[in-house]
Amino acid sequence: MSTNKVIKEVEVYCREHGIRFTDQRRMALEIIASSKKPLGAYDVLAEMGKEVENPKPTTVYRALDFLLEHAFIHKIESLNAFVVCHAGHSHEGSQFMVCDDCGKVEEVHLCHLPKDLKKKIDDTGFQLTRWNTEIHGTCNRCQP
Amino acid sequence: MSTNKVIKEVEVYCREHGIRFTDQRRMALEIIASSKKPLGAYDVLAEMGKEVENPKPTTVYRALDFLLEHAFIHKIESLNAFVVCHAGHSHEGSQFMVCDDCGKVEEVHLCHLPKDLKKKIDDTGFQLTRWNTEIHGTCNRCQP
DNA sequence: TTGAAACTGTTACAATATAACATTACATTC
DNA sequence: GAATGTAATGTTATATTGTAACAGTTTCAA
Ligand SMILES: [Zn+2]
Ligand SMILES: [Zn+2]
Ligand SMILES: [Zn+2]
Ligand SMILES: [Zn+2]
Repeated sequence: MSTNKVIKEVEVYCREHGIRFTDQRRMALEIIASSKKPLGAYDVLAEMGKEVENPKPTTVYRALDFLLEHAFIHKIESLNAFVVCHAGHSHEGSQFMVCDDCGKVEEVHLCHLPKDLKKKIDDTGFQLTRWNTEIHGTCNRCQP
Repeated sequence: MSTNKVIKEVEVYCREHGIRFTDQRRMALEIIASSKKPLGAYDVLAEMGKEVENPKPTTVYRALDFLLEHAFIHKIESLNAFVVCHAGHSHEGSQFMVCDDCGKVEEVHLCHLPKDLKKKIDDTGFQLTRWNTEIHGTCNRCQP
């Protein structure tokens, strides 16, 4: 999905939900959405630095927190890096295939927790709020 | 499983596989295995400091790398913290239930990737090396 | 129009992790 | 058992990632 399309959709979503989509937030989202690979917070910071004077980590992390909270982006925990959401709707679970060769990440997106996991969780009385699966390996483009 | 039992098993495993289970590695494993909650690298460092003079981060991270490599411990990526493996055998995938209230983590352990994920991965030709699921929420002891 | 809440600016710092290079211990082979 | 190569450790410094705290500003609605 094109960066413009992502921005447009988030714009609409925010307007409809009375959420403020400020310049900093838009800028951070644009940067992440235009990247082919996950970006670290300080990568985003560096990119921001090309458009505004000397931005600070706090600024970036605040924008990231906002974007995460509304699930416009996700954090790849094993990389400390961020990607734009490609599922098109808010979801409590995220799944990613991470290529350790080229560094690209693809969001898989299952709407529901797999049955066998769900069962184990229900059995223990655990109350789920969110879940995340990160699958590492080699993408098909990077194989011999 | 008791700390002693874990240590004994790893000892045997290492002897049988010609792997060196040195004092530092043993100490790090003991510290992690005796903890009720996941420990950060610097928590381990602090504990080590009670037994040896002024250990350094490098020392801890080396021990952790070793223990991770042989899957005696796992890293909870969303917490930057480490737990002892409770599955009893090496495995390419790990699953955890993380209680955001009390901080305790339980290893679920499915031997295989859930079918629906497996299918998506196979469809794209992705070659898996390892996978990790972290489920956040509230454990049954922490619920009202 | 004013008061509360959300957002931003700024400074400083905390927490997590690695690089680089010197030294020591260990196992293997001659 | 000396020579040798590899694995493990010691040491110093630094890189990377993420927050705390508090002051100032904007927004929106009562
Ligand atoms: Zn998503
Ligand atoms: Zn690849
Ligand atoms: Zn395990
Ligand atoms: Zn709990």
